[in-house]
Amino acid sequence: MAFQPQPLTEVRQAHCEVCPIKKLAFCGRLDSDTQAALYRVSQQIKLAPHYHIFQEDEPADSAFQLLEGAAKAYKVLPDGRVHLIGFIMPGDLVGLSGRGLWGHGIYSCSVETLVPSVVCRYPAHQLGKLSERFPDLKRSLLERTGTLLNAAQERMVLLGRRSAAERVAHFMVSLVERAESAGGPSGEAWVPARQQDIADHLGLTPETVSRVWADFRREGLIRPCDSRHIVITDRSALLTYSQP
Amino acid sequence: MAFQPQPLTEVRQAHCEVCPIKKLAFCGRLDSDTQAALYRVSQQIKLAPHYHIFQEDEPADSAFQLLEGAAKAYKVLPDGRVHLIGFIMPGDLVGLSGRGLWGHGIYSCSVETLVPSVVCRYPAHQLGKLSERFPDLKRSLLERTGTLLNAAQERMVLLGRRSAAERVAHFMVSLVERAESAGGPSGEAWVPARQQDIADHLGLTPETVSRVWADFRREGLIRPCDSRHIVITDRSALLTYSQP
DNA sequence: CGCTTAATTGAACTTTATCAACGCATGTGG
DNA sequence: CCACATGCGTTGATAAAGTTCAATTAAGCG
Repeated sequence: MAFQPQPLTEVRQAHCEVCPIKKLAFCGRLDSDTQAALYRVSQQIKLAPHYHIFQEDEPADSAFQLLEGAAKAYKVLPDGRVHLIGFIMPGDLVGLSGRGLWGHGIYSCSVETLVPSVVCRYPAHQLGKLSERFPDLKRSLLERTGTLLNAAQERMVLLGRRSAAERVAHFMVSLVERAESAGGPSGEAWVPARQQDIADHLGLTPETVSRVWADFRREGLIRPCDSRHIVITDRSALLTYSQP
Repeated sequence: MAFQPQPLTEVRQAHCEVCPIKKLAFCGRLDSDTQAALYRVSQQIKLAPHYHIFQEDEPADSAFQLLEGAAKAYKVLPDGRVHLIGFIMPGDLVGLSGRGLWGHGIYSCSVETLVPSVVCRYPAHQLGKLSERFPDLKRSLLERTGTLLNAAQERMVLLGRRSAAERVAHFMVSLVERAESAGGPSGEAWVPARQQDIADHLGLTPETVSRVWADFRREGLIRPCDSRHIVITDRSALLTYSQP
């Protein structure tokens, strides 16, 4: 599918104080000892777009936290159908959900950058060792995993019981809320993906996504602008779709 | 929906040695100290069918492990549509995935027994305290949660990208495999639920489930018997449906 | 045995997928 | 700089999958 582009570059940061996602990071609330230990085993790496950070069924030797950019986590069925587990945005942690843990596992999905990105890499065995030494780290990972599980359950309802319009509305709102909580302007978001990816995320076809998108524009729920941006003009109407 | 039936009865067990799910339990591989501490804060409770163990958005004060019987975990949309997150079988642990953890959280879904059941209850704050004292316990919980997250991601693909026949086939195979790994006879399983529940689990209608079921019977993939039992006669054909 | 609930089956209808054509950018090479 | 290829989004026509509605049969349960 996507070719493997330019090599990755390590771009060691001075320290965690300058980390662009201090507030969102799983490591952001840890005491400075733990954070320092974590920093020592980590690598910061710049990645080209469409770079495969890891692939499903590969041995899981590392976890990654996205510092900048965007990525997608996905699974592929043997016949080529794709399902996108989620869009990975700054602050998200991937690579821990594999079967087996701490360096003996297998990645449960593939992750690929969508735009130029920077990740922070943590070798799994180090993460395992550190999490025995620093209980707060283990707790933080447990909380993260729990949050992910929660989100996953919400998505089951979305995919199992919601209509195309509801799915797209929900996607728009959650993308915008995510952008807002990352400090963006109110009611707006940048869409990190093609419509094919969005369709693969929502269990639809790109055509259906496009049509619903057009309907929302016609109904005045979103401002008509290019398909890589969302500007919500009537959030309550969208919420009515996405929450009912 | 379901009425709240007879009161629950505590049925304290002598000790963990006689636990019917020793092998499947999250606590089964812990050292005896940890297990003893866990046992001391636990309660074993007998529940009538259709008893609500807990409900979505309620304060999450306990986690529960199912010892005997069967239950369903589900979410309800405001307009009444239901989605079943999963069937809870002996050895499954529920109540930990709520938002917020260790007694400050909220249950993220409802859980209701389907048949007479026995659960082992762990107060959340005790579980929190113990998991700080016994690192292996926290690790075990983290592993459990990771496994659940994995399963949740598989289900997303199922719900987002698979046809009705594929979903039903997958459901049958996984139910049978679960029954087999719990020591049941090969190729057989007891279905703990009505077709409505199965439909709510697979994102279908009961009519569609019934039709696919009938097709499988006609095609000789399963033995025709009552709809509360599955007897697989051609597993490879079913796998072809459920894996392709 | 009669009552209630659940499963089955058929037929009409909806929603979404599929297929195909077109438009619009972007990028490339002559 | 322009012709042309390529990829993506949009739109329409048509088909398929699954839902909905309704009627019937079968299965628990007092």
